[in-house]
Amino acid sequence: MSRFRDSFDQRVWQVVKGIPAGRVMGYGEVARAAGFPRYSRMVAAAMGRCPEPLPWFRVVRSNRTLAFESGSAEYREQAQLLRLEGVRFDGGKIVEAERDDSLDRVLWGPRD
DNA sequence: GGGGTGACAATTC
DNA sequence: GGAATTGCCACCC
Repeated sequence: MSRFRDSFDQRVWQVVKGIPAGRVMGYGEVARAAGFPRYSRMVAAAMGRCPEPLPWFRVVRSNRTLAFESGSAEYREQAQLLRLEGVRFDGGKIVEAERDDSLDRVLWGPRD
């Protein structure tokens, strides 16, 4: 059996679950955080295999756009969920809203 | 084993 | 600011 996939999935899910509300991560970032650089594509597959609900909508492309085609049902759902968490949208791109990241800095380190 | 696929990324024009 | 090209690697026929 593919233990690789099992461990990989677990790590990815853990990382995704750890993304704070109102914050987004790129697929590459998630892969790195999980300890698997260059596995950006597998991140998507891993999330699709997750049995329990996951904040998948907090994972976006590296260019800060949504991974789905604009106008698709999934796209609108993701946009909706993100907006509820205070994420602003400029057209298709995300312009992360400024937020109280006092805790985020401690957990994730200073960003940018 | 071979070839196409993908909720991608980085680089280059 | 795009659009196109190349690299990537497990997964599934």
